Amino acid sequence: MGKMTIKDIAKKAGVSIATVSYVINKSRTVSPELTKRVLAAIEEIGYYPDINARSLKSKRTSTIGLIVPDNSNPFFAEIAKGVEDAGFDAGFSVLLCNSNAMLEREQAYIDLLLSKRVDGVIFAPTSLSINPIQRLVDLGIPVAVFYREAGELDVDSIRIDNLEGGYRATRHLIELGHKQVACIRPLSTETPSGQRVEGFKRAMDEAGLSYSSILMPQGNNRIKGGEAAARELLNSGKKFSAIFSTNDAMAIGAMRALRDAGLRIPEDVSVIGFDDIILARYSEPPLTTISQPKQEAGALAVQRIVERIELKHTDGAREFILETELIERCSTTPCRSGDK
Amino acid sequence: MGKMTIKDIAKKAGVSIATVSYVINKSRTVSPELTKRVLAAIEEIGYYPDINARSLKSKRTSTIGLIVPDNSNPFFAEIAKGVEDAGFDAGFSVLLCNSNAMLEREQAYIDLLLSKRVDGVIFAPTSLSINPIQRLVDLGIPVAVFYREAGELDVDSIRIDNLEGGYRATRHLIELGHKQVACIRPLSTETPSGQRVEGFKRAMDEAGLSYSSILMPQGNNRIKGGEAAARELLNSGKKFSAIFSTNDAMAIGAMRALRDAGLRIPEDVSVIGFDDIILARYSEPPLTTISQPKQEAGALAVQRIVERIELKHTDGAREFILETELIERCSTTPCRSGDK
DNA sequence: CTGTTAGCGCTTTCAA
DNA sequence: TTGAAAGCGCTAACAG
Repeated sequence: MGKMTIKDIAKKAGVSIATVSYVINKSRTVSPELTKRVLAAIEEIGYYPDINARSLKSKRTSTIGLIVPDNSNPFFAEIAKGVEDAGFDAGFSVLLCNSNAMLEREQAYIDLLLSKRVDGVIFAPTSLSINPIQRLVDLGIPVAVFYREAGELDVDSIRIDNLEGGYRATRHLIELGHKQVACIRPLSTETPSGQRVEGFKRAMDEAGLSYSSILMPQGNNRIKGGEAAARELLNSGKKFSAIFSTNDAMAIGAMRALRDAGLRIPEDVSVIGFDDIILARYSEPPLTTISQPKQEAGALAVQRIVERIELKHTDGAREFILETELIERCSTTPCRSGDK
Repeated sequence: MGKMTIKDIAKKAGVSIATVSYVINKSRTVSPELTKRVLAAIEEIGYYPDINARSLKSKRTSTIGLIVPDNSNPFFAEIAKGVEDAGFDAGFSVLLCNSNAMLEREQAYIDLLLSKRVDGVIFAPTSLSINPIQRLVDLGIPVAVFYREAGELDVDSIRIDNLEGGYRATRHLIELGHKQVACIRPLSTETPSGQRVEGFKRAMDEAGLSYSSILMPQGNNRIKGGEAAARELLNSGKKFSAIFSTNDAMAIGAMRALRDAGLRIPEDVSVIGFDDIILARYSEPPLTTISQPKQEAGALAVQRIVERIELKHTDGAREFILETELIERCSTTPCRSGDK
């Protein structure tokens, strides 16, 4: 049984193709008699419409493109899940595109999505280059980007408040009574995690606590980097009862180094991370951390895209700053040091 | 600037639309002069073809559907990554579909994919029901399924050799000199992991080693289940120097329970898991395990689908049994018990 | 070497 | 209440 078309069922039902189209789309009243015959024919033949042909006329594909660096990275996997789920509910399919963090591939995928006439694209860009995005915007395609300031571009931007997150993490430690808190931070201050350090400083300042660069070692954002940073901390001779790491990976590495040095967590030193990657839940001990909404971010992106498609309101770009959340697990505890 | 069509560029270049089509597709020799004019017009206008319109004629969409229970599950995330990557290389886009392990949603997505006229579908089914698949097969759409026997269905089936994997894991332990090895197994014997237990038995039998059900506690396949099973093992009073857990989650739980009981891993007891989930790499200690190729499985599925599309060879369903691999990390070591 | 034209499957005016 | 017919953007005979 080859693919059936509207024509086949028109013949079978003894009506015009227009009538068939009308009963399928309920876009005009058709007599009960004909309706019944058409429906019967559809049923019998097992017909299903060709959405692409329909798109040719309607100029809408009900498809959105999702470009992420790597869908197997748990972080983007969560975002993708949010996008897919919200997309399904809104009647949109999603084309999965991994850029593998390569600009050329981002570009290639954008061209492809354009050719596929997607109704919108959700984009977690790798670089700061605006060229790929600009193209989409110029063509009037709704775009939502993650973790990147929209700048003068007419796109929705969805981010989290990194500064506030860093502040929140540090506050948690301070409220637990910690006064000497270290901060393991990234190499670059330009990145989003750089903002988290600003949050740390603000909280410390506000609490009248001091911090010195000697208690703020830098790491490469990976587990190894956290290990090295913690060792640096240990070797400095400076005392500290708590650590805020700007990401979970480094926090986990730090815990490893601390334990190797004979320190207990959280009894001897409390550790808090940032991101809430799955590992955080299963580390030893389970890591207290700041989580950012990922599925929600994906869903929000879809919602915005759909709004712009349906309502055609180019009410200008909007920026969404999502709130972080403190996830208390077992790596932090009240300070018990003498000078408390 | 609205969307441009082949017509616009034909006018601009002063040629017929056919000529434009021909230079775009290089499907007929066009004089250098006209070619140049067409290319120039395309460039100037920023034209890109409408792939969907093209599909209308060609009857091919260069799109495949990927249906998985949940793309945020690291296991399926890896598969999806393999599919996307191989798809990109082969010139296919992939539509991401999460069934959320619901039959109705699988069904809904299959209908959608059919209407979108995808060229093939890659499917990690939730249930054993063949109805959804049957539909696709009847319509002549190439299908590849994961982890499910194809049975009499004309679809490619991609699986791993669970029995061999269980055998391999157990052999590793035996070769390390362990004689009293326990096995933490799933509740059901019907599942794929049930096969792994068969592999365990075979290896033990072959080595002339005995195993008793008392050293084979059952768990619910999750971390907690592994913890409980290990405690059961400890309470049994029976001695053992190594454990084969039919999955990583339970292995990690078991290690936790063992450590809580004051045992060291791997000095006091070696532990090997199965699956190589990301957690395995970061557990304490990093878990030795049996890994199954996930991205490769995804890539293979694409390769098969593409073959069937391009060559149109319905050379009957084929079954691919992928090989597992032993990943040696730090949770296993040679037996040092007296009776060695 | 190039242009005209008939569709692909569907929607939607325009007439009846 | 229904049908004929004109496209949507593109490809590929067919005819120069």
